[in-house]
Amino acid sequence: MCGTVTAGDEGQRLTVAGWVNHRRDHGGLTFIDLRDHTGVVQLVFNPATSPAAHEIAERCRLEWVLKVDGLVGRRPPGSENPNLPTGEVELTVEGCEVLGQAEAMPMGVSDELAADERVRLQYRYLDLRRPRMQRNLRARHRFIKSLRDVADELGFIEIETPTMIPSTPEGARDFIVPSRMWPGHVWALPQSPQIYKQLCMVGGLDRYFQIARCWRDEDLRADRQFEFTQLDLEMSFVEEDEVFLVLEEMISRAFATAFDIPVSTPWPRLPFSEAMRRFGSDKPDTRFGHELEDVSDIFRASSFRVFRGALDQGGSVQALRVQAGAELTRGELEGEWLQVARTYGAVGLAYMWRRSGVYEGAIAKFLSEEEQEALTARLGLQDGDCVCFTAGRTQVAQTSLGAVRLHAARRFGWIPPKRFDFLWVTEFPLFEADPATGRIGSVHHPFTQPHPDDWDLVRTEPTAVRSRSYDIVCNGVELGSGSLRITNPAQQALIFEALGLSAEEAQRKFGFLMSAFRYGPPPHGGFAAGVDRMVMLGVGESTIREVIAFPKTQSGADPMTGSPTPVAPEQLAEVGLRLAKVLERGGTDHDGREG
RNA sequence: GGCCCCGUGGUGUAGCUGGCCUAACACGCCACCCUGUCAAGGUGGAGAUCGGCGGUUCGAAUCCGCUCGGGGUCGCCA
Repeated sequence: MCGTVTAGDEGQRLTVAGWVNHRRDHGGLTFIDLRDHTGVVQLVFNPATSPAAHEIAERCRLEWVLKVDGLVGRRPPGSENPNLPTGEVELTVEGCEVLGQAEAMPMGVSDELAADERVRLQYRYLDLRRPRMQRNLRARHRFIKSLRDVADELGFIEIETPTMIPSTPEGARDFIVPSRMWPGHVWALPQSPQIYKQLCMVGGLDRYFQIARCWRDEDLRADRQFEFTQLDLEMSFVEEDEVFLVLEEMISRAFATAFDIPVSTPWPRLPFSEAMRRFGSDKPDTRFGHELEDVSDIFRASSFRVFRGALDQGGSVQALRVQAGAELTRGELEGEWLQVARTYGAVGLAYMWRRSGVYEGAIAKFLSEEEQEALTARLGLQDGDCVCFTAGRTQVAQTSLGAVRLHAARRFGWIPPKRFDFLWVTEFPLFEADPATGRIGSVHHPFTQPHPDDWDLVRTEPTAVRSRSYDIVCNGVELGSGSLRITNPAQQALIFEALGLSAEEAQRKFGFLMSAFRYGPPPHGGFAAGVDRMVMLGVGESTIREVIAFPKTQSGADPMTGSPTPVAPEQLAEVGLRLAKVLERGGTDHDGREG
């Protein structure tokens, strides 16, 4: 291979094949850097050695595919290249064959040559030649292989579950697949193998796992594609500790094997309520401190109307010390920073600077001496600091200031490099109320066990019920979630009731699972972890598109294949469907037609 | 559905307080020169009307509106 030729091969006759990465034509002597995924090696074409090969070297262009054979030799003294692993040697070409020609490239292939992501995706097959993509996808392979190896070692077996399953209205929007044999009926692509893996437990396959492809028809993000890969697993006869142990083992070992990143275990466990209180997030970035502080008690009797008003309405006041934040300008705080807080629903972002022992800023004059002193003591504020506040409904105040905390961390460089802080976030609420309708829904899914102490609250105060669900979070990224499941029909009925599902509805939607649980279900629990996100973290990328060979754009399209494509009426007719109206989408690139 | 950023030759950028832009630079491409380079070098050349449409103006890549496309994000993602 190109990148593996070393001084040890001196005197050897070798054949290598690869792409022309670079060409330096001196008229007579011509150098070509030949590249494959292992690296590059310098080829020397000397008209005196082989006129035929040299003629090809003169003619060939970037990204042509060559096969050459020649003699490995040490480079002349002084002409070694210390920046290259193969820099001590070169291959003097004796024979050369052109295996493939390339037209002028629409984009550069080296990592240094930036290209618009749209162009990269349109020519993804060229983009994949980049060392960065090669590295990412090969690391992804090693990671998945390692997960499988460890799972196998721990007694798990990989079971394939169907990709055409019944559609359920719960959760994310389904991708649906019309059925030809059943006109007017549809299949759905799984959002996860949830139900099937639980049925595996009933089936006595006590340790199931799967590297599972999942689909969710929702808007795309940096860390979300509508087609993604999960490490999905389920275990019988376990409680939290066993599940945690297995995942810590699998993931820490796979990180070490695939990315050479040591991950110590066990991981800290942080209850949801504590995560919200300290970090203003259910996926806290714990690589740095600078935690939120609830300062409601200080302002309980304040004359500052903004704080007092929030407290009187049952909300809270949250504070964040921004160390060395005195350098922040009013424009910055009232522009960018306020925008961050507003995005998460905060009405405003209050702030003060501390300089020469006094507080400055618009709100300082509204705070009493006592309040200021209490703040100074509570937050440890010093000269040169800034302090930011949010006030209002506690959850909004926490999440918006939590977002400000992350913004501040980037602005002031609080985040230490090369750290991977894994943790469990536990005891998520079992239910949440839709703020618009007041309807109760499951936070995780309806089969999640309530915390054993909270059964009584299911009827009386459902939103206060904690669940036996848990997330893995690393560096502020949610990597996956899981729970212990309900297997007792009476308990399950109580949950459905709290969700406002009638017995008939529950039977219709989940009947087969409920039926299964009538025949000796083992207690079980499991987890699903996002493979794309884990690999993203492991290779240091900031979007999962960089670790997926052929991803979609944010608008859910593929510029390379020009898909999705308009459906042909004949295709629809075959499955018994007809369009109500052809909706055209896209401009220059889609030649869809109004119909 | 909302908010924010971006769209100039094949690629990446500059220009964008309107007229010296008949659009500049680098890489790539084409031709020629060059036997030790490695972001090789030299000489010459082709290539964009500035995403699209509309408007303001005597005049727009530069201002405004709409639209298409890319990215980030809130909602959404059991």
